[in-house]
Amino acid sequence: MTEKNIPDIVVSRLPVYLQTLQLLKKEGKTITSSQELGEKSGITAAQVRKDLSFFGEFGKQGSGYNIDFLTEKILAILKLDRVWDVALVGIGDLGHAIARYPGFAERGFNIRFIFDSDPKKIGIKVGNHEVQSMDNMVEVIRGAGIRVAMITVPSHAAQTVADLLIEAGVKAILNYAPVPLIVPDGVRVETVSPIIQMEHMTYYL
Amino acid sequence: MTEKNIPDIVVSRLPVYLQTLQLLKKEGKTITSSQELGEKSGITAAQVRKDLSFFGEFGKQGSGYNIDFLTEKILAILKLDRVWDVALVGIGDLGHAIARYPGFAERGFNIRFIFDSDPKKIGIKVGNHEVQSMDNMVEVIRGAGIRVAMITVPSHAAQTVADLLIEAGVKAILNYAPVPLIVPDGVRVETVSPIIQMEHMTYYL
DNA sequence: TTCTGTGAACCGCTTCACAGCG
DNA sequence: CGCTGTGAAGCGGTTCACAGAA
Repeated sequence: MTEKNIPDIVVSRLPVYLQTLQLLKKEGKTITSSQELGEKSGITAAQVRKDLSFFGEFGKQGSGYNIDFLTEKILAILKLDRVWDVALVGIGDLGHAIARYPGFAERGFNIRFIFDSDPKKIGIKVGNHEVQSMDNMVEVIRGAGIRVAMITVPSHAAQTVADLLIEAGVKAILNYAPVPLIVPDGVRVETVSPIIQMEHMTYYL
Repeated sequence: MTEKNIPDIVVSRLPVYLQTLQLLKKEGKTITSSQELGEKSGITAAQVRKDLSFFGEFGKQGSGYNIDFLTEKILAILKLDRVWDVALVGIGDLGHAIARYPGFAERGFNIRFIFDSDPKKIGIKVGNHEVQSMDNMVEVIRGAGIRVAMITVPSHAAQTVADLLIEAGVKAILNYAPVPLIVPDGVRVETVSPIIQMEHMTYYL
């Protein structure tokens, strides 16, 4: 484990830095500073330096951070220096949008299997995948050694699906259903909640 | 303004409570406790009580919180006791999924207009809306007094679209593009970042 | 001189613990 | 007796400020 008591909130900012580094690179820059990286990420310069210093000394005093070098380091820390096979469960409108969205593949998340419980959907082609029945999902996922999954099923089915995925050995779940999932220690869940984000903003209107 | 120095992190938990209250109601319960509400929301009981006490005394000592009463109170605090008209900009795969998703309407977010810049998409029907050109978006949004918008355009166009929305008077933006938007004070942005959430989880694998 | 890395001070959220009310 | 509401203590993340390397 690379994990040695680094605050979760620090880890959660690394993907943001990654995104901004990509942006800076696209602008043709090769070097940046904690100042610039922070401003474009919405984080203070001191915070950026402190965050990065948890993992090593990636900068050069007087000049700053080499963008390619820092990008590689963060990719390695987040274990993004490899391809992750992903299972997608639920192929409604949202599932289709995700299956077709190139963003995940660009970042190394390869949708390897698509599952659904609806017999009418079994066998249809989505992208270059055939939708499979959920009946043998556990075996298929376990057999392929998949550890990352996305859930895009209706709320009432989400917990059941999560339980199956965990049984199959999945350790990270991206949950699109608007319900909190209960999972054992050792399994991570992140819930995508546009409605909760909306409801948060209305307070300030 | 209802806002009187209440920590943003407290406000951000209210929608979570709302979701859990809805769940408890569906289970047939009429009363709950800070204990139960917390457990099902992934928050400690003390935290729940402290959060709610920022806004008033909603519970009864010895018994707990009336679910319907607390729900109403939180809805009022978050200004969700009304319908919000929303503009959706960008009608690709994701835009379609959002336009068809009933969840927003159920929570009082009424998609009133859909805009896109692609001439081929202007005029097509999505749900019961006709996709409009972005050419007169500012006037249309300002005319309708819309203050909430969702952006589902490609990354490179997101900031431009955001600037137009702000010019039109929009104060809350739900951003689905994987880039940080820079907005003036008084405007809120929430970014939906499944990729960032994914990348956060891989650290722990 | 510039900008990083970092101990120390600071600040704010979380947790505790209990008074008080039903 | 049960559970809320809340001051006070505790804790952890953020900001400061500066030594030190390029």
